[in-house]
Amino acid sequence: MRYWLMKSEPDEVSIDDLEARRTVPWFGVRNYQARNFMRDAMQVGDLAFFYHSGCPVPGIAGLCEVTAPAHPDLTQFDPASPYFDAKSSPDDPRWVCVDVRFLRKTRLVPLAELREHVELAAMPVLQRGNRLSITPVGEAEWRFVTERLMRSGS
DNA sequence: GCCAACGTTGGC
DNA sequence: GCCAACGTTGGC
Repeated sequence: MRYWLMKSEPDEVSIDDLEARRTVPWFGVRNYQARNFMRDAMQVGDLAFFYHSGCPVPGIAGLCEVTAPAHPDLTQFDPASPYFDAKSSPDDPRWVCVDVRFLRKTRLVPLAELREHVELAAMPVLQRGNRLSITPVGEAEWRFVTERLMRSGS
């Protein structure tokens, strides 16, 4: 069982959207490293921080769980989708996604707050220049955030 | 809107 | 294989 941090722009899929839909395919990843995490390392039952990016206060907004292993991301075949990839074919899909299930909302734990804790300093999401939309989280980091930072949260 | 950082593309 | 140009991400 592993832990992850998964970025989503709330304008596209927010934690409230995930709560309403219960389970969503993690479509739209177009970075090989992030894809490889989903394809090669993620397993059903893994837990993830649902992170809001590209918004006024970026940070962790909730928790979710991987419920389906990597499968082709159908948006790559849809010419109307912003994630369309003309170089990918159904015979040999380039992009995959896992499914994630809503677990719970938490209080928003801002990126700036995560940076305040030396216990979290090694998290990839905090590293300079990090842009990966999916990054691993260590068990100690997971426990620190869920047990120390979210305890009084909603 | 700016810009640092990084990934991808494509000419050579 | 190199690397310049370009595009994207995403915090601020």
